[in-house]
Amino acid sequence: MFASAKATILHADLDAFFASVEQRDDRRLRGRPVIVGGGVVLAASYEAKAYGVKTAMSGARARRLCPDAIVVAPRMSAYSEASKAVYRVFEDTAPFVEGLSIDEAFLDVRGMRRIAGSPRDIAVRLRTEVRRRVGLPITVGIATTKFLAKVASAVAKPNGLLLVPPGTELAFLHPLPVERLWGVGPVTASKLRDRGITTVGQVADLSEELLATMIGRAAGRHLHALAHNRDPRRVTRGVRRRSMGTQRALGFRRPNRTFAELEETLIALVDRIARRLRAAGRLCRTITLRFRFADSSRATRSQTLPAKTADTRTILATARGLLTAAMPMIERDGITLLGITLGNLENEFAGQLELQLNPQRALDSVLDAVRDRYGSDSITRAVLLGRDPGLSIPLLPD
DNA sequence: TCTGGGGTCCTAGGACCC
DNA sequence: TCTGGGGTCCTAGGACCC
Repeated sequence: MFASAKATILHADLDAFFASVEQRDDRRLRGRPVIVGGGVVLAASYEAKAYGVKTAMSGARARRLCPDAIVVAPRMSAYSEASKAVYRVFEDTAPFVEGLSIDEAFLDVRGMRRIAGSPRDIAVRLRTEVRRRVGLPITVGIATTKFLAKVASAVAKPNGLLLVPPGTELAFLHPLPVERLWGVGPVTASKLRDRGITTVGQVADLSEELLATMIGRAAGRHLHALAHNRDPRRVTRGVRRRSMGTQRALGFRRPNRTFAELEETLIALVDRIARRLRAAGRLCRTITLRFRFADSSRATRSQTLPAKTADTRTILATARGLLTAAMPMIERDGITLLGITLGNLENEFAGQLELQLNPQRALDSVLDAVRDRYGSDSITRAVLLGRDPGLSIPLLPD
């Protein structure tokens, strides 16, 4: 690491987000174990987590672990509203905000010391403001890299604040279990555990080549870098979506569906996703159907069109063809979930904006201005051209 | 005890082209 | 006719994240 590296990256993560919103809106739930979602646990309050209840656990198992838990149905629109309100606080706090999901984001506060105080000062204020303006608890991790800031917030949860001082990163990181590394799930963790590797420090002691033979080339390179806190990614605004999809669980009770029944579901899915596609001003070229079967195995069938489209009928015709071809498999194995994903997304161009600018310093502000005006998805390409820099920006329709 | 809906990225084989 | 190398695109599956 560079000696001059400063811990200016904040990772802000709402605590037990859905459950916290429920406790905020219903005072009877405060201080009580709360589970959001019936079939599976979408979120559990920290009172419920104390009993071992975890996200994605089956509802039946969660109720056995914590019989006193109050189970509430999810209210997605309330969470969406709360998320927007929190993001407004983020935007008021830092110039660079990169959303990761409905309940977490990176903020870069470099260069703000003179006007806003130290990163820790800013984080303290951020937590206070989220509590005051939205009424929710939030944890913030601060470090020199995105990855480490995320680790710091995970360690500091719930309702915490943790700064990893520059120079102490590896001492902080190496005792942690490998599962803390971004990209290590159950499968990778078990591969490593089989070789006696349980801590981040042990991963750091391995060569990248050896790691690659255990878990694959890309994953090996990725983990090797993270174990040494090498993560050069900057906090960037407006990450472009690469695919969008929707799905519907059909339940396990009646896995034998006729083509007509599935077609009905498919039409509803296609209608919904095609509307979302057009609302985003995007076009797709690849249509993928996803299936889950009675034995919980999965399959996908996809087709790439010769031309990009956002037309419902075109998407439906393609999806129907894929479904027809998959029927023998579906009839054999029994279907419990049907989904559709649109991939190879491209922008729908409405024109071209040409700008002349003074390259390095102006680039960020120009990109920001364009995003503000046309939305975060509007820029597909920004090119600096030699000695006479210009910017070529396809625009969305107004 | 089989579980939701939304995503990202990687791998590997085959087709096809030069 | 056989063998070789390199590259892109498509399809399918899988791991992982929130």
